[in-house]
Amino acid sequence: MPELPEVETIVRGLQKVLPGRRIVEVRFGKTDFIEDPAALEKQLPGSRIFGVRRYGKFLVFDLESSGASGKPALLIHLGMTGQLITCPPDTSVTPHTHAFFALDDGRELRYRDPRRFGSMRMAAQGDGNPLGSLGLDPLEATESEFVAQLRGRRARMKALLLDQRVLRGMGNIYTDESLWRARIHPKRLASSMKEPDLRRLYAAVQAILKEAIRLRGSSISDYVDCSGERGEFQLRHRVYDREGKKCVRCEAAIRRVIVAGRSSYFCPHCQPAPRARKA
DNA sequence: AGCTCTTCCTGAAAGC
DNA sequence: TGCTTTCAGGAAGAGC
Repeated sequence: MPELPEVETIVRGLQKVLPGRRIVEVRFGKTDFIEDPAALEKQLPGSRIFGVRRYGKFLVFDLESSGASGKPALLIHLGMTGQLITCPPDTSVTPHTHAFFALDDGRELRYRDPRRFGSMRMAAQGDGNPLGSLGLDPLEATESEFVAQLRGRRARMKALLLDQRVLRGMGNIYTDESLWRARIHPKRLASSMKEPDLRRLYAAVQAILKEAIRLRGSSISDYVDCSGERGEFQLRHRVYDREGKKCVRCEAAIRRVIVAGRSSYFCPHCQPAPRARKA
């Protein structure tokens, strides 16, 4: 599933080929994941892509429109199974490919998403920051910003790390891997965390995300980068999807519990459970 | 404030 | 073997 490192990998790949390209045509298959398909069909053809950015788990395509509509942007969220691929236009179309953007260099940018949990929409000029409700970028945040964001919160650590309004870009895999590295139980309340605990978590999050980006993300099922290549960070997972296997630090069996509605993998020895909460 | 439950969707895996 | 059921999960919304 695409989280921060996977989206970052895709963005870096697209930055090599998209800036300066003009979109000449758009075609859609199913459109139920697109907020306003007509708006895309109206605004995208003729516009030039001058930048591709990551904002949390969103891809932001900054556009220069030929018309007077200013500087719109195309926002894409990959959800669970979204893929963005560039390819020659005669490349065979794999099932569940639902958006085609023909480019002025003869290539095509395609969006594929079997489960269609992703989303796509235009952000018009004057929207302010359409993604303004999202929290800190975990890689850009300083240690003190990170600590201040989490300190004193009553929620469980797992829920906070997954909450895009707190930190933008963390998903289930990197949350579990970071908590394991920092030796923090997913059900631990943030308010029980001492400053050194939070600083240790900050270091763990940074280390995990940076290594995952270096290895071009985790390919569990569908994830591939914009050239169709799989990532390699799944080979470094220490807890995620390793229920019953041995912790590489202490050999205790990795366990799985549901926290914040998500499968959460942890080492019961390295990540001691907090005391049971009062009823 | 923060928790749980539900919805969206498909394919893989488990169940019978 | 083959059909049916269950489940996973990012995000948003409802209800508590």
